[in-house]
Amino acid sequence: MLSFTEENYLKCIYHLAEGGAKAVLTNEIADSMNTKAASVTDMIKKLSGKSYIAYEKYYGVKMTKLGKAKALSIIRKHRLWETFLVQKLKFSWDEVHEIAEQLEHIQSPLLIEKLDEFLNYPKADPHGEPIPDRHGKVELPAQGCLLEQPLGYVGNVVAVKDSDSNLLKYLNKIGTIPGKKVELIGKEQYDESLEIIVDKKKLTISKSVAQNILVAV
Amino acid sequence: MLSFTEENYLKCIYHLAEGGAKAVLTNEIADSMNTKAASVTDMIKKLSGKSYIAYEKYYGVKMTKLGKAKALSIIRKHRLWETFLVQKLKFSWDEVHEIAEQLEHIQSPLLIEKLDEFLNYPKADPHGEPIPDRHGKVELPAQGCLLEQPLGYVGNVVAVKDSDSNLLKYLNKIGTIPGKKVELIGKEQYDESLEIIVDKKKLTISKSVAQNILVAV
DNA sequence: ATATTTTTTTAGACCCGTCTAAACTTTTAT
DNA sequence: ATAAAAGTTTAGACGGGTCTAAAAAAATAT
Ligand SMILES: [Mn+2]
Ligand SMILES: [Mn+2]
Ligand SMILES: [Mn+2]
Ligand SMILES: [Mn+2]
Repeated sequence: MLSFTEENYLKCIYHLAEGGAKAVLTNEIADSMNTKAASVTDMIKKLSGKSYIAYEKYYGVKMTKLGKAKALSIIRKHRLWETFLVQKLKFSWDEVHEIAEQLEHIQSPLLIEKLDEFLNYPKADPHGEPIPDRHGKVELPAQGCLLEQPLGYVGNVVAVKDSDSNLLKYLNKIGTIPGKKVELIGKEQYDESLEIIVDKKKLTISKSVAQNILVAV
Repeated sequence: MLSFTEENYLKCIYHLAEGGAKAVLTNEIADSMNTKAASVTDMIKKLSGKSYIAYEKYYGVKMTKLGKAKALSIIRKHRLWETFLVQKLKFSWDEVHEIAEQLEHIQSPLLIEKLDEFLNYPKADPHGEPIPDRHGKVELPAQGCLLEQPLGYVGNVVAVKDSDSNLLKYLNKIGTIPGKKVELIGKEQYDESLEIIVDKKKLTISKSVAQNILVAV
């Protein structure tokens, strides 16, 4: 059985590898986990010893089939718990990520199946991220970062990055939440800020905000 | 913030001290935690260093006010989660203890308040054990172990010990669950087994079962 | 009162996850 | 092609929690 720490590394690597496909470098992991490269190297050895990742010295790691499955099961738990917290316990969407970071490590397959049933098999979490099914299958809709869309783009918000509570509060305030239609009417090249229309209101958002909004393409 | 291990020790000591009152010896803790006396001594030093217990070398430990409050908050979480699992997720009462052992360590005061509200402020968990309120206040009804009741005793089951899943399955089968009336009609002195009436049916239960049934007195 | 048994504590070791500092490899710049 | 810079790994240390074996204290028996 994996420790909390091992599970967190695995999830982190999965995300950095964008679904477990591409290789991930030591320093990327270190940055993302707020730790030091030396610690990452140690953990990498452990996880590759357990066959969750394939490790090539100096060239980073790739996830194995086993590693991807494990990461997806943790992500499934995380997103189901977030959904529970918002739908059943009436948390707001900016309060749930930290709690789900803890709950995702609870070990009980039956618990997750029952929770899934209780929530009526939701397809996405409160931030629009897809919830993998019990077999680890996850269908991600054709989506792209709002920042990278061309001038004139019109489409719906699919999901938002959920790890920054203040960002979520802000997105809620300006109305760019999953399901909402956005229109991209201006791109300022100087600071990469965007001018958009949401709810028939024109507003400007900074690059760092636009990076965290995923839209249908 | 306490580690899982520290929290588990604290809860264990609280239970052994029967509500934090009496002193608890090193070996009692070691037995109860399935660990060695030497490990217990180490942990005792740590917890007393943090003022959760008062430690007198060779004479055991007593809980401080702080320690009792902390233990009660963990017990509150444990019992609320058990209630959630049975009432909302439809677990049977013999499946929830192990999962609650994990969930009790989740850190989020708001989560527990919202869970409490969601469950409509339950007074007791699925095994009949009282749930401390948010201030750590717990009203334990006048109760005693069925084994120690006199011949002819008649009264209701208040609670049962929940840590053995097989015991719970058995108690469920014979019908001695919280709320049920039991009548004590025979005490066999040889093996301390009891003859009781439940649901108008006469049956014999062993000492080890009778020890785990708490009745109103 | 002394010896024996039981309980508790200490000493020293191990694994986990982390860190800093130093060594090493790869990449980039000249 | 060589030097400098950047990235990665290794070496050694530390705190947390556990263990075994040995020492010390308390309880019990004679
Ligand atoms: Mn999240
Ligand atoms: Mn986590
Ligand atoms: Mn329990
Ligand atoms: Mn526990």
